[in-house]
Amino acid sequence: MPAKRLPTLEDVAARAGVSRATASRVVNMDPRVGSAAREAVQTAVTELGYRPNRNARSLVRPEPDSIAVVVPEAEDRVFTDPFFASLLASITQSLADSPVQVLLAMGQPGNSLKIERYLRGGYTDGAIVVSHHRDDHIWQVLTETRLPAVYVGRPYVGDVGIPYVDVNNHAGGRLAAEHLVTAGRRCIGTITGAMDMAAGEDRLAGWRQGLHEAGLPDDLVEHGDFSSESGAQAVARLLARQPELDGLFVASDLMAVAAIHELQGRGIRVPEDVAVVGFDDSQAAQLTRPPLTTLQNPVAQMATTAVSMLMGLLEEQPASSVVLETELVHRASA
Amino acid sequence: MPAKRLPTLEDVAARAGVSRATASRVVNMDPRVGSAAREAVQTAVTELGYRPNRNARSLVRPEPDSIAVVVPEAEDRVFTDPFFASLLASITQSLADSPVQVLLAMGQPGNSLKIERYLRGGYTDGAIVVSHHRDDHIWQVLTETRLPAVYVGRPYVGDVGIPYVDVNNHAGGRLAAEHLVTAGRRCIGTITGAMDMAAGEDRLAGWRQGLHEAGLPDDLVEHGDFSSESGAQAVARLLARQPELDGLFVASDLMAVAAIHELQGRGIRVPEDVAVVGFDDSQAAQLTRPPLTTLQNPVAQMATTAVSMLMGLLEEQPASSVVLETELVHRASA
DNA sequence: CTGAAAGCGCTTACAG
DNA sequence: CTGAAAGCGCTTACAG
Repeated sequence: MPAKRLPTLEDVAARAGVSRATASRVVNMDPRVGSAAREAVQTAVTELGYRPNRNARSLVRPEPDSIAVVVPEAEDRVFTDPFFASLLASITQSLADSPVQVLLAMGQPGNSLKIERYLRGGYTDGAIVVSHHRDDHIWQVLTETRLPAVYVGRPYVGDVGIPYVDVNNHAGGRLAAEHLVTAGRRCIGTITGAMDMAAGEDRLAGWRQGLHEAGLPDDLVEHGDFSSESGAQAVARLLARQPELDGLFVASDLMAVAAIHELQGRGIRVPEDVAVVGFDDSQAAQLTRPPLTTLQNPVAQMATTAVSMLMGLLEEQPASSVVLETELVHRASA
Repeated sequence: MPAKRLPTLEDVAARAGVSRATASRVVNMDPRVGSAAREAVQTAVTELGYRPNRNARSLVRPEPDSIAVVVPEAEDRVFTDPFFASLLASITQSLADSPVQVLLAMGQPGNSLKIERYLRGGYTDGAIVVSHHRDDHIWQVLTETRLPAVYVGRPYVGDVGIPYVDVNNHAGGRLAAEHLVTAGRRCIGTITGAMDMAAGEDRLAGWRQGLHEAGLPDDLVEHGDFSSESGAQAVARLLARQPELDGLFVASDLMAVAAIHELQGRGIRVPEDVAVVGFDDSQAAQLTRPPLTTLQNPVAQMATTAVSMLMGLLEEQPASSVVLETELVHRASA
């Protein structure tokens, strides 16, 4: 099979009987070209199926920025978890009218090399990194290469010199605990998120503090990883440990919905027997039965904030991290 | 504000006191470079925060292919509709281990110019286009530029010389009608998908044929657009027209779930009063109450098929369209 | 092991 | 209106 050679501007020019300069002008819609030459070039273009070589063009002409949205999670997870889904929707939407190209890069640890190569390779002018796990080293690539970048969700490892936008997870966990306590619950457990993420840790710590302040024990803890299945499994473990459970804070709506299904499947009523508080205020929170009491996660606001921070960074304006407040959305589940 | 000039290889070479050639070799991990030079270059690279100019590099060195997945729909829709979500997940997953870069381009009509410019601009080596509406002219851009491309879902306008992969929507509609008829339903309606899409038309036509064959009327039709809200609204119109409704085929699970909620909200029982058949066999089909009887949409298979068709096209191997079969998944709703 | 030089495909002042 | 020529930032035979 002969190597495929794409037609170049040179080919177009030759076929149209003009110089490369003129051909280039036609392709770029420069008005000052004679109509004869213009038409000759245009037919040559379609006959040859000419597409400009973007690399050559970009080399000489300034290009609109392109940024990468990187999600170090498995592909199915990214599209399945409503948190990521709405975050990505908001990010792309807020950039829809700008000339900025958005590229979505995802992939579990195994493929993080692909992401790193991408970031290092000069393919992109900036990055929004969503979700940071303890063992991700993407931030190192980012600092080494000085690629303008913003995190959504505080990196687990703390300050790495890259600004982030986050929701106050600690306050959220505490509000959840307080709400359950106020509702008269006394045997309160929690299902955590991934413990190698700041959001997982902080929501747990906040919940603990809320129980401490009420003088209640804080040892009824089972770990999830933010996935639906992990929520169902964790509530089963919780029940095995403590059948008296009457209140439950679940670190994400996705897990909470699964946990409620699991409870209901065992004939345990929500909220009568066990009151459940979620986190995120996703769409599912309203649709599930009973509707979920949960903590608002200002996803759209985080998205637009991250975008404008990054846009600023691209213009050399320094950005500082911001933490958005959350509040409890009271529905029927607790 | 001074225009930001990124450090070039020239700068690195100067700082390290070597030639551009040597600097280039170090950056590209060419082994035959003296260790002194190597180190000098490496420190220069990190001190300067040098990132190679991808355009310049690509111009001279062959690059892995990059393909665009284009979804001519609004961003929030793309991430919200489980059909798109799982399709995109499958596509990206099946390309995860290859060097091929995947770029996701979305946007409603208003932004289709941005997509067209992208496709024309030589940014990408091929495209998988998901979902075609009657007024989309993307296929024209594709043929004009001879960009290797594949559709997921037969284009509404028919054969445009671009191969596609699709599910047999007509057969699905017919199976749905047959199932409802067999279940003893006699007053059967349908909520269609978007009628400017082949999937919308074909599912309706199949349903019609099924009812014809049973000697039943096929005029109880209300149009949706595949969105959740449209499903709820359409069922309300159907009920207003025909309170005796006892069977319903809804052209997507997303609409079906919304329709069922609407029915239940009015005290109408599913399946006792109205039997409902969906389409897609999405995750929600299993989770909703009652679990949804629906038609299987082999999304993952369509994704991998589309990918391999496109990969073939990139190597000049012609591809022909394929239509996958569907079958009814029997659950409790009908 | 290292450098001078050519060349990738395009655009754009600069002349005419 | 049009073309010859320079140059964008990189890589890679080709010499040495």
